[in-house]
Amino acid sequence: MATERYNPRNCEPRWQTAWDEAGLFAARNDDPRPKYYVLEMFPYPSGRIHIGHTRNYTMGDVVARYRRARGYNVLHPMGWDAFGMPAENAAIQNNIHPKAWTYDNIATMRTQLKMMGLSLDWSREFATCDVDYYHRQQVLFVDFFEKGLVARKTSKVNWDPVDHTVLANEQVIDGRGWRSGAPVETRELAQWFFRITDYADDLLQSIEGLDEWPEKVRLMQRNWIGRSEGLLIRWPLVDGTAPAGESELEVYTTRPDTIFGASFMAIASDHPLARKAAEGNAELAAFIEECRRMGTSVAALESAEKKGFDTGIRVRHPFDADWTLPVYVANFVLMDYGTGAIFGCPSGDQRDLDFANRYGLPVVPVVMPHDADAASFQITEEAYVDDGVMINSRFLDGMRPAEAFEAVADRLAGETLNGRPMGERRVNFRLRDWGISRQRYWGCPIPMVHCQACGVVPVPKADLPVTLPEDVDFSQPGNPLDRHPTWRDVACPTCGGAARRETDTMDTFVDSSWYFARFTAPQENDPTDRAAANAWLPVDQYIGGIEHAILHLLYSRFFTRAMRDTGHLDLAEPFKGLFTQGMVVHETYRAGDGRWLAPSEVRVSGGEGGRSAVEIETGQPVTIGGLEKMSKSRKNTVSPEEITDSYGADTARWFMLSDSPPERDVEWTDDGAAGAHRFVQRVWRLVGEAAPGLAGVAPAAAHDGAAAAVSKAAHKALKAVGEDIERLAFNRAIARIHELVNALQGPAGALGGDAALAPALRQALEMLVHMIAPFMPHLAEECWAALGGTDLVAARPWPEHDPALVVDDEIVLPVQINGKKRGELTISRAADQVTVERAVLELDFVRRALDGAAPRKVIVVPQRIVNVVA
RNA sequence: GCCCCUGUGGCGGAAUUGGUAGACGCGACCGACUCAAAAUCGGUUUCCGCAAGGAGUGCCGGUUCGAGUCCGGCCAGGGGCACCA
Repeated sequence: MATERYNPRNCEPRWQTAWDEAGLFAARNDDPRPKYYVLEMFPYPSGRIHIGHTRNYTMGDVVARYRRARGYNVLHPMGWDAFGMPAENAAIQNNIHPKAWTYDNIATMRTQLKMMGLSLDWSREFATCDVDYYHRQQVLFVDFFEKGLVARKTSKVNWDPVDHTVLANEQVIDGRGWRSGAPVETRELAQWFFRITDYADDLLQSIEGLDEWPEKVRLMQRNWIGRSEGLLIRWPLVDGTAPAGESELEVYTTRPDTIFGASFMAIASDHPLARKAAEGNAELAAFIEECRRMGTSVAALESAEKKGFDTGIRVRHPFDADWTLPVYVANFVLMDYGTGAIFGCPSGDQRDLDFANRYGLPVVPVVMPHDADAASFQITEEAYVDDGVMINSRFLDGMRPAEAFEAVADRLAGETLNGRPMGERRVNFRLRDWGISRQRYWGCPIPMVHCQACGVVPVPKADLPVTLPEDVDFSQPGNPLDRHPTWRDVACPTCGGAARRETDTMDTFVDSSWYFARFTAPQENDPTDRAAANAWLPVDQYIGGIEHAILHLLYSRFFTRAMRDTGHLDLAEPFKGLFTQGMVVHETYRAGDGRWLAPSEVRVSGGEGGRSAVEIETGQPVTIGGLEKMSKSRKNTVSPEEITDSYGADTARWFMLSDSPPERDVEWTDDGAAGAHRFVQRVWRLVGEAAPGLAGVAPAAAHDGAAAAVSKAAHKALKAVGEDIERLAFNRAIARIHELVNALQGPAGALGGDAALAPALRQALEMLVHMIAPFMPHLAEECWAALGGTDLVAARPWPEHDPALVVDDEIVLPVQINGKKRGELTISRAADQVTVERAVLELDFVRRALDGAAPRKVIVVPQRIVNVVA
């Protein structure tokens, strides 16, 4: 009997309604079962969902559905990271209000997400641009401020001198403003900072406990925090060379052992000494100006050509009053790290060596390999950075660098300059405080007031929220809040006099640093319901892109600590398990005139080395480009509708998790989607055709006879699929399910004869339905109904496997001779090492290989392999 | 420039974490069914070789009875670098 094709377009909305009506996915805070919080990084509402987004949410959904089946009270919420620059750009370009643009996008994207059949708790949804949300963020800011976790300092921004606006690093292209094309300048602005450095040591040490995070992310965070132990050295300035009032230069170094290899000092272009020196030196001032035009991005600074300028200032060597060294301003020294000044030791650092070679400075080797000859050891083009022996270093000669470090530190601690020790041991962090001020409209207003009389004061909590005005003008560049006719004017909360609101808004990273906590009680009047936050947090499984490995995750870790210290919750680490997934990529298409074309506008033909494409509308040939991350600008996006309309959500879900391991990129291909859909139909046929013969049959495992193969296949797959889902190895789980379907195909067509087959097959199919349910929930429901089920699979528990059915009595051991596989041995699983060894030596090919001689060694790895060493 | 990651058939990838390299899928080819096509089902598919056999996990070297997996050195591609989110 022919089974009708499965029609997702009819079935999927029906089951989505059934789940909704049963209220299966709304998590209750008073549920007594153990909790499980699974969260995908929430999306920025850029316009439309593309298939890349849905991969992320599908992974979370598989975990959520699996954990529900395992008896957990699952929290799986969704929201919108809704503040940010693109909304303002849309306002400028298309004359649409950022708020309207954002909420329109959210509405579109919510509809798209709902088509995917995700088991989300929509009752907890919010957007970070909702007043209700940013109101509580302002409360947190005020609490942090009162706790001393907020600082006001100056920092540098990219300044567009034509548009008179601050530019994001992304808006600086090759040193020029993206709209005006003018070379950018660096400006100092007073800004708000969160004191994340107060937690530097804790954030570093606690990485140790994040054992469910990828090792690479932990490493990146460690390096980012960048704890180092070094020495602060005060170098005396040579009288007559230094600007008035300056008598020393502070340098932080992690290599004080190389102090006798020093040949120059280098200071940042915005170092106070550089500024003073430039006052009477036009050429130096011009050089500093040039440095300022590089913008504020570290990547741009450090990859630029290394340049320096001799200030004319000289320092005296701490261990030799007759030894003077020049002080350069260098474009690669950062004011933000250490003291903004270094001493250069060319022989021990490649960058210093390149600098010395460029400016004709001495190169004295001070560390050499243990086996080198001190008299002839030289450094010319390549610095020696490894461990070794000190040379040319007076009292340090013969020591190892680590000993020399201590010796220099001890000696300089005893010398004084201007009443302070010349050397002090210091722990330094690379991590800087988090600057959160943005000179933009579409963000959370910073709830502070500037009063002439009282200074800067926070807005009282009773007066919060400070809401964004809606009547704003985007016709000119810059922050519309600055130009608003009335919004800035406010009475000082302290003295009642005329005062001005802060017009900067918060970095959008602030919004995403605590949304996971808000989800635990999104209606609460306070930022959190402390009991709910403590009960649900930490997030058990957090899933998102590797691009967030450092900033977002580090900021969230800081925020959780700051919220703990201001009484909003009682834990330090927000994310117990972290998974970083890969992107969905697609090849790109370009018409002859350079236009990018969407996959839907192109017809691709041919295979095997000769793929070609034409534009459907014009029939003109199209250039096929490389695989790239799906993006609007390249038009290489595939929308979920394109798939759900023809194949259904289950096919899209299945395909996105097949093949590629979730942490790696996956290429979206039409063939792959079609293949996934064939599997959907295959499962449907398998169940549909067997169902009539299984009506009224009670499921039962078969332990003997031919039907046992069916039970063994099912129980083995069930165990493996559960384990794979727990390890987030979705591609392997899917391969297992394929194998099971392959194994069941034959028996399903051969019902009758063996009386044990029908119960075994029924059980196997029921297990199969539960295994596919996290991946293809709609199909699972349809199959379950076909088998006579009257409840929802989404509400059913995960089946249990029988341990007796997942082990085989006989095993096949590969047999190697000298490490190369030459054959196999089939033997009882219970056989001991001696029995295995004896059986192996009896094998024909082994006897032939040994040719009568005794083996030198036989290595038996139990249940794995045998290696005969001849 | 600095930090981190990845590299396996025509393609995506698997390999119980040092133990049979290529599971599973895609594509391709052959066959069955069909008047025919689609759909479906069965088979073949790392490379060289008729075969026996040999080679093989980006490249070079090392450790080991045994290396895709560990170590050293390269090459190529990707992510991040603090105002993209």
